[in-house]
Amino acid sequence: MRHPSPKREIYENLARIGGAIGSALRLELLELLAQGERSVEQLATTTGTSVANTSQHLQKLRQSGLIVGRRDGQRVFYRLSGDEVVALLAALGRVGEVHDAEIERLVRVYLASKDELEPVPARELLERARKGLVTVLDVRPSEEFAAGHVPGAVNIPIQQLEKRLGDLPKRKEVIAYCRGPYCLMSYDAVQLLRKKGLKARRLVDGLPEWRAAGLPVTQE
Amino acid sequence: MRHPSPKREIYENLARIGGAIGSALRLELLELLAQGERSVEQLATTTGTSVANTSQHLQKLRQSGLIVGRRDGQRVFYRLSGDEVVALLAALGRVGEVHDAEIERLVRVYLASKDELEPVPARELLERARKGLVTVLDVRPSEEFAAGHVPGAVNIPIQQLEKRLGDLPKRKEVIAYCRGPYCLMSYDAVQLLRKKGLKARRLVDGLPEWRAAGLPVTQE
DNA sequence: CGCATATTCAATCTATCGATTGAATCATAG
DNA sequence: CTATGATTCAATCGATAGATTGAATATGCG
Repeated sequence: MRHPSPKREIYENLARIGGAIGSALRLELLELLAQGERSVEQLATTTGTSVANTSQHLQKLRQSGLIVGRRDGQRVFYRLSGDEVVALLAALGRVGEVHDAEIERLVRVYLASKDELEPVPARELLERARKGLVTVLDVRPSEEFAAGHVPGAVNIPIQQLEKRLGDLPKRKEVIAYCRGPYCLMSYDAVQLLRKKGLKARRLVDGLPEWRAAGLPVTQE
Repeated sequence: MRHPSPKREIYENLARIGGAIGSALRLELLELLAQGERSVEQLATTTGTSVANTSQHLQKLRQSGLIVGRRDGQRVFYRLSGDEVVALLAALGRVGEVHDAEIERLVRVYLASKDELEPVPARELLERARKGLVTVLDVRPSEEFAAGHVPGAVNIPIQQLEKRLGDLPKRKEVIAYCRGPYCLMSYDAVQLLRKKGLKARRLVDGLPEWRAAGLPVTQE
């Protein structure tokens, strides 16, 4: 077309963004970046793909405006370009859970706890945490915790949880969270805590969604 | 991978949805379907592509769960599978406008009016329309109007607007809307009305976003 | 400057996507 | 039942995307 309409041109560009989130690996990269900035090598080892391949996918994400890079010495750190990206990922997840039979099945089978574990809405957590009624538990790796966490949360990475149960108050209910809706760490945490006789629930979604919702975040 | 993690599987499926919105033509189809259900041929002629090609893209959208089909006699009518899809498209647009330099430019150049024409927030429109302070003008084709519109809105398709100016009250401010944020019809309407000496503004976004926000819709 | 490390670029191969064509399916009218 | 119209399916071709490999670039250190 010689004179594409502006609408067409806009859709052409939006389609580039759509294509960027059209790859499982890139969605995984985005989930990781939603926790905070990461270097190329960190991302490569975490996702288990080659550095060159990871870099290539990061280029694609950058070209579509979803992430931005920052050079610090020898390495380049990438991060999401804004909370709108988290909102986009959340919207994508919602569509999938509601309208895609296969995703609905996977969520039901693997994350059955979604209903069973009675997830706590963000607002409720904030209120009860302020009153000191609950212990908020962040089970992500400590670097992610340091990059930002729910005010007053205790950080015990999931691998250490069993050994460090003593760090948690015995009587108070524990509300655990992790990276996001498809991150299994907080599910595991709640199951472990319940097995050990504690009262435990999950926060719906993870920290990126919390932050994107405009709720307070503490940085260390 | 022999034992893909559930997270990986979920992302694999979400990526299919991402891929589905990764094509300008499919985004255009989705925008049309956001107005109401359409047959394959209608969609093909509106977008100016062959029927077979259109059908193929519709299959892709259906396989990813974004749309559903309904057979009525010889023809199949497609529609969005839910408001979550509109929310996804809105989130996509927001990311594009904020983080994609090219889209930002296009919106600024062609839809400069975005700020200039002082778009009216949905809530404000609802309130002022109830009080009878404004005339709400729907400039979409009459079939789309019939499928659903803002309560109390007057329908004058954009092509007829100049000839039917008499149908509008002279004194009241006119607030026009159309298909959505990248639809130019309401921009044209506001410009025409202002040239004719009427007070006119645009509603932010169009009917699909209005409906997805849970605001009241009248059907004929 | 020379060397090591982190990242990107370029080239290659394979797999998948988009568009086109023509045939197949399905529902209705006669 | 046959004919017609609407939609989908199947086969094809050219273009594009993903993964791998090795080279190129950029930064920091001695």
